[in-house]
Amino acid sequence: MDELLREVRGRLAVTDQRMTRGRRALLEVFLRAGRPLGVREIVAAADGTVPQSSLYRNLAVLCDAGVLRRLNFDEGFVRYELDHEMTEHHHHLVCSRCNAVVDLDERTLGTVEAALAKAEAAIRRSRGFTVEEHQLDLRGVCRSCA
Amino acid sequence: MDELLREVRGRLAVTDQRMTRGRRALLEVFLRAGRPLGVREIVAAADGTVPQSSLYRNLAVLCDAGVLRRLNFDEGFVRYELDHEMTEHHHHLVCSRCNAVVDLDERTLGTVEAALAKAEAAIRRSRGFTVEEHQLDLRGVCRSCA
DNA sequence: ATATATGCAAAACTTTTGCATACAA
DNA sequence: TTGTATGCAAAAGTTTTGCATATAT
Repeated sequence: MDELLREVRGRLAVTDQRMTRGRRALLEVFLRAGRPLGVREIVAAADGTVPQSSLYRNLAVLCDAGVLRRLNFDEGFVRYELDHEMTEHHHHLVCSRCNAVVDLDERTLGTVEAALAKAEAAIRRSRGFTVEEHQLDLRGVCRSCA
Repeated sequence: MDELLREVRGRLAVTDQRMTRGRRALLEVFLRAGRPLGVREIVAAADGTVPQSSLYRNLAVLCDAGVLRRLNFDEGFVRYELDHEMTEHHHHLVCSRCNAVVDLDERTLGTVEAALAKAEAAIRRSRGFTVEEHQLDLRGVCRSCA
């Protein structure tokens, strides 16, 4: 936790932003949750002690700083998850029934990532479009809902 | 256009829904546009003659009928595009600067799709999760914005 | 004839913004 | 001390809903 705080403080400093109570609280919520959270869940986890305006502002700040990552599963709201160094690039498996979100690791999607890298290179060559990021989400029915 | 209308009428009939003026108008807008549209664009294209309530209801109906496909590029609103038989499964290339959306065809992402199919099979075997659909979007900077 | 679709208005929900005050550096 | 963050309230934007009327089958 402490080294995470130092790391985040450093990233914030890059753009002259500060480590504050509200942001520390946010980090704790995400560390405890260990999964992508929507604003309502965050408010609930913080016992409603955080006003939404600061919440949204801090989510944006922490995303810009590369501390959080913004996720959109087309649920009508946006989710966020921790994106610090220990969290590698990965994709999600979303159950359409219970909305559970599971991370997929490199082992599972390694071949897909490799194919994507090649395709992205081809896209740059053929269309002059530089791909900077990709989002891949798999939806379906999980074991317990089936 | 006519055979499309018959096709859509058929799909609607499956769930006891009707082909109406409003839905026909929607189809025409999408046919003319040939690209994913947000609600605001649809309203504009229809000269503001369509109330939003019917619009949203019809978008939902046409999605359920498999006539439209719902897309979310995390722009704060949702887009829709035609999904009739002539429109095969594909993915999107979105420019982060000008928000232009380009379709990617099977030729470009064929290898990726193949790898994905294998990964989805593996996911079913290993976790009992049945993948029903996937969404893959590539974001970056297009040639004219670069 | 009858169930479904439409149109209008109002509401629900997520997210953004203005501004005075509190706080981190 | 100085600029940034916070908290409150209000606004903005998208999407949903209720209900009476019109329409497709």
